[in-house]
Order: sequence, then structure tokens, then C-alpha cells
Amino acid sequence: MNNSPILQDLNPAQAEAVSAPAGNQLILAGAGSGKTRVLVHRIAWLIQQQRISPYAIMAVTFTNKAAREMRGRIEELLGLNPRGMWVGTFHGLAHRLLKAHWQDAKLPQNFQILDSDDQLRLVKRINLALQLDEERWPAKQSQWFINHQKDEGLRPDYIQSHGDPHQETLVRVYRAYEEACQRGGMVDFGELLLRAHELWLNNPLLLAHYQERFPFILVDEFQDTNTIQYAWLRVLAGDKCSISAVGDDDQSIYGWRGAKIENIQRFTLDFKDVQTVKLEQNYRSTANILNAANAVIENNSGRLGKTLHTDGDDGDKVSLYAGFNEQDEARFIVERIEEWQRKGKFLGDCAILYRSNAQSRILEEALLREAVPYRIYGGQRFYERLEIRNALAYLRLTLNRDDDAAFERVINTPTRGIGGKTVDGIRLFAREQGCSMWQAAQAMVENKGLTPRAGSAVDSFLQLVNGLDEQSEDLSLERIADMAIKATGLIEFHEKEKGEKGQARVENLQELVNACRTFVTADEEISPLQEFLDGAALDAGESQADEFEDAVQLMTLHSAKGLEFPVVFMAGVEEGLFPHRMSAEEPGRMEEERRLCYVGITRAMQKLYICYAESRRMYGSETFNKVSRFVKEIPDKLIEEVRIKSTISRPVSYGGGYGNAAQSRTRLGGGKVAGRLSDDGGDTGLRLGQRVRHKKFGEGTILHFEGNKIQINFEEVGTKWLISGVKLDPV
DNA sequence: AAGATAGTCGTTTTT
DNA sequence: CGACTATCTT
Repeated sequence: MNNSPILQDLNPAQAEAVSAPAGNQLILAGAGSGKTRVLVHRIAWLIQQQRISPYAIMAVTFTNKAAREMRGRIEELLGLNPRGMWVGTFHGLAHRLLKAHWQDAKLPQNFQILDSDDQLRLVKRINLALQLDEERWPAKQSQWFINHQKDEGLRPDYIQSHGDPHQETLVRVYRAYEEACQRGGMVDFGELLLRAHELWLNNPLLLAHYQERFPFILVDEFQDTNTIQYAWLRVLAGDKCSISAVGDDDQSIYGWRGAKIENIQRFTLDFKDVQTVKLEQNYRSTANILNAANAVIENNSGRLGKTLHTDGDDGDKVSLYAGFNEQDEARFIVERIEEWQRKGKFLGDCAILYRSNAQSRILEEALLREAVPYRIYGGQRFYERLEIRNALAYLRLTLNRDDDAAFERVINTPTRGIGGKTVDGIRLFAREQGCSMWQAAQAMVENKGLTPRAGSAVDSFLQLVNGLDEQSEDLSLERIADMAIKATGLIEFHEKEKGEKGQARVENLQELVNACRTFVTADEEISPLQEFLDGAALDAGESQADEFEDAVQLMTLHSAKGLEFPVVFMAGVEEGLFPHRMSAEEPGRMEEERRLCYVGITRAMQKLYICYAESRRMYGSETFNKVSRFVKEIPDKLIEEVRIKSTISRPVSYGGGYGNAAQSRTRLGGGKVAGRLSDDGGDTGLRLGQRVRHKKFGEGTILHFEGNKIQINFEEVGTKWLISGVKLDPV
């Protein structure tokens, strides 16, 4: 075989996949089997060994993060930037195509991307226009319906209602929604894919051009493709392209949002001469962990059949801990983490994984109590924040006045005396005239179709946006953003907000200006602002502050896919929670839960703890759950049950039961006596400004009380938020 | 137009 | 239970 450096350090299966001749290939890559490595090496192989131009290669991923990582690793391996190669998400690439061929796609050149929040608002407006009662026709449901249809590649005309009136109404909403989008030049996420697909179908010459250009396409996480993504690829590939589909049917966990695990099998039928390679050697986990994972996933039917193996040691057994309740579970986890830390290891080696976000609070509190730094993944992203979305809406309006979503968002933000009535009037007029709200507002101001007061308020809004646009003319992106947050009064608006919130919002707005300053444009053809806004919609900005602090990682099992950690805690592994009760009925759903469990187990490199709570407070009432069926699927010999040592297992301090003096006192202390809460923490005996000592952070001064948290400015470690229950000694 | 209050609902999430 | 929303009140 070839002794190229690109094949060095690859096992036979990996090398086979990397050096395969041109043609379609399916790479079934088990967890921890070096999937990304194979993908990146395959690209390097094509470029260096086969002398394929980077221009001829397209690599598709699902997340921006994955796309960035791939690009980075190719660059690292090749020692140069593979210019001309297309690497991106399905949505990002579709967007790129639509931008380049906007006329063929029947879109305005400056079309805007509608995110799910805008989409929901728009659906609500459609409901109003169609006089559909929110009660019977929840916008959320219609939104889900529309997105689902688009994922399946269906336009309203192609949906079979079979006379079902409910379905017919939803189709009506879908149709009206589409018209509104087209009128406003707005494209939602599903539409990007659908349009890009139609772009191929309607423009054979264009398709031929791209088919010629991209004889090599690589797709990551193939098991996550949905119907429209698959169709898009299928058409683009034609019958001459070499597709490398990389995926793992056992890690398909997004069926609930339209991913079709069957696409993997379908691939071998639809594409000719598919060579299948299985990567079954795992380089990540100990044998015990891997065997546990294998034992669980074996219970699924219809697998493509892969069994991971490792050359590594058995390692520790999987520890199973039965917590008395969720507090006890959290306490156990934090103790183990502190143990790890005492051995001089990194906190960042530890991950706590859970099924649902609601579980994070208890864990967070336990970590806070012990002052263990942590970082939660997921949650609200930067560009989803209210204040940021408002600022972006102004910027969007400067580029496209017909963007109704943006118009509605900021016409009265900050408040400028335009009430609901006025907005209703504008909306109605726009609907009657079949024009955008901006145009309607303009006409109404001119024709004096508004009360004098409302008229002048609306006019000043119109002038504000026009002014922003004019002044943006030859300013840098940073200056435009800076001007926008100031001239619109958004900064002022949030400064006046009381509490921490306003402060944080002002900071976020400044951060937005900062983001504009560091934004690097890539496309000469379109304005930097347009490019920035598109980027904001397509990549919600995952990077977070405090990224460099050594901290325990908390996230859902879903967001853990693709990651690995030396120590993993799976929390709440109970029937009803994991597998979730919502997935209990359908067998398909249950198998997906099992795959999720498989994903969780295989995140662990050295040590896996599985935890559950015998009793757990859910929705206010106490529930008693059994240990998850998945735990029972793991052979006993791989598990070691952790015995409760001399711990506080009495439920006294955890509510429930009776005679809970501490709790009733809190309620009395914090309830009626108005004013007290603002300058002290209830019955804790702590006051604002008081000097206290914390066992890890040392001495500090109390700055704030908010809810169940205390903010303290520590001499040595700076300002921190702690949970009220934390031990603090007055100094 | 802010603030209070009643009512609802309760997986997973990227783009 | 508690976060979030929709609606009502001043």
C-alpha cells in the first residue's frame, strides 16, 4: 500500500476509507473511532495524492462548529488554507447558493433570514389575518407544521389533506405564511434548503455547472440528514459525483426534528456502487465503558450492525449511584468532582450530562454551594437575546424596509408612544393594500390616516430608520452598529431598566459593537452589514465568556454528541426522565432514547458514573422513579454499585415531611416584611456590605441579593455569584 | 406603558 | 414548583 504520511497513524479500516478510489463510499464510524480524522485525511488525500483541486471539493456538516473544526484541521494537516473548497453547514451552503443566484431563486437580492423567533411572530400575525383563534390554532403548532412540511420538501400545493379540515387550515396558514415571506423578502431555515433544492430542479444548466464543479462531496453526521437535505445532495451529486457519507446509525438522536436515520440505508440503494467501510475500533473509552455501551445499544433492532472494540485496558467499572433524592444525587456528583480535583486534575475533565435542561438547576446549586466553577452549555445564545435582536432589527430595516418582522419588533422599542392600536391599524392597512408595513405606515403618515399624535410618532420612527440608513453610507460596520444602538435610544432605554438586567443588556449591546469591529468580511459582492446580519442569523454565536476558566462542563446528552471527557456523570438515569416519559409509547422513540444513552456512555474516556434519584421533585410534586431500563441492560459485571457511606441521608433539610423549621422561617422572613429583602438575604443574617469569609474564596463584601443568589466581591478572586445556602462566616 | 396578576405548561436543538 | 405569557389594572 501507499506509504504517504497522510496514511500514517491510521488503522487499516481508516486507511482504507481515506485512500479509497473515487466513487461513493459509506463510512460507518462508531463513537470514538476517529471519524473526523478520517474525513479530514480523506480530503488531504484527495488534494495531495490525487491532485484534486480544492475547488472540486465540498464538505457539508450540520453545525458551524463542526464546519470550523473541519476547516481548521484540514489547514493544520495540509499546512495551508484550502482556498476554494466549500466547507459549511447545509444551511450555510444553501444560503451561499441563493445569494449567488438570487434571480434564479426568485428572491430579492437582499433577502433576509428569518429565525424561529421571527417566524413565530409572523405565524401569529397570519393567525390574526386569517382570523384564527390562538386557542384552537396555537402559532407554535402551525410553525411546527410549516417547518415539518419544508423538511419533507413539501410546498402547500403538494400536501394531501384528504379532506381533513384541520389539516386544510394548517395548509392555509402555510400558504399565507409563504406569501408573507415572499412579499417581505424573507427566508426561513427550512426555506433555504427547499429553495436551494428547487434551484437545482428549475435550472438544469446551473445544476450542471455545480455538478461539474464538485465531483467530490463529503457529508458528516449523515444519520442526521432530513428528507430535503438528502434530496438536495442526491440531485447535486447526479451520477458522476463521488460522495463520502460519514455517519453512525447508533448515534442518530435527532429523529424528533426530522432527521431520517433511514437515509443511511437509502444511500446504499440510491447511489451506485457504494463501498462501505466500518470503523469499529474505539480510541476513546476503556473496555468496561465500551462494553457497557455495546450492551445497551444491542437492544435496538434494525441496526446496521457494528460492534466497537478497543485494545485498551478494562479500566474502572461503571459506578452506579442511587441517590436518595435529586439533591443527594447532586451532592454525590460534586463530591466525586472535588475528589478528582484534589488529585490535581482539571475540572474541565469532568462533564455532567442530563436528559433535560430542567435538571441543571439542582446541579448548579450544588456546585455553587461548594464553590466549584462550572460552565453550562446551551441556553440562550448571544444573537437570541432580546436587546441584540432589537438592535439587529433596526439594522435589518436599514437594508430592507419591507422586513415586517423587524418593523414590528422595533416600531415601539424603545417606547415612543406607538400603541397596539396604531400598530393594528398599520397591519390592517398593509394587509388591505398587500404591501409591507413600512409602506403602509408611510402612506398613512402622508394621507393623515392616523391621529395627529400617533402620526407624528410613526413619522419620527420612519425618519429615524431613514436617517440611520443615510448616515450608514460610508461608515465602518462598527460605527454603524455604534450609531444604531445610540441613535435609536436602545442604550438609554436599557440603562433606565432597573436591576442587573439593564446593565447586562447595555453590556451586550456594546458587545455587539465589538463583534462588528472584529467581524471579517469574506464577500466583496455584498455589503458588510448584510453579511454580518446573515452571519448572525445562521450562526448564533456559540462562543461564551469565561471559556478559559477551568470548569466542570454541564450539558444535555444531546449537546454532548461529538465531545469526550475523561470523567462523565450521567444524572437522572431514571424511568420517566431517561428514557423520557414522552418517548414511552412509540417504539421508535424509545430506540432513539437508547441511542441517546449510547451517546452518553461513549462520551466517557476513563470513568463513567451513572446516577439516579429514588425520589425527585418534578413539577412541584414528589415522584418516585425506578432506575432506567438502560442501566439494567448493562451486565452486572461491568457495574459497581456505590454504597452510601456515612452521609446525611435523612430528608430533614430537603422539604417534604414535617417539622421543617428552617423552611417556614424563610417564608415568614422573606414574605411580608417589605423592604427587608432588598437589603438582606431573608433569614440568613447577612446584610449588604457585610464582610464575610468563604472557605475557598477568602474574604469579601456582599454586593447584592437576588432571588436565591448572593453576589460577593472577593479580595482575591473578584466578584462571584453564590447560592444563598453557601457557608459564609461573618468577619 | 409599566406593573400586577392570573393562567398555562412542562424533552431534546441547529440552522 | 417556577418560568413564561397573556391579560388586566393603574
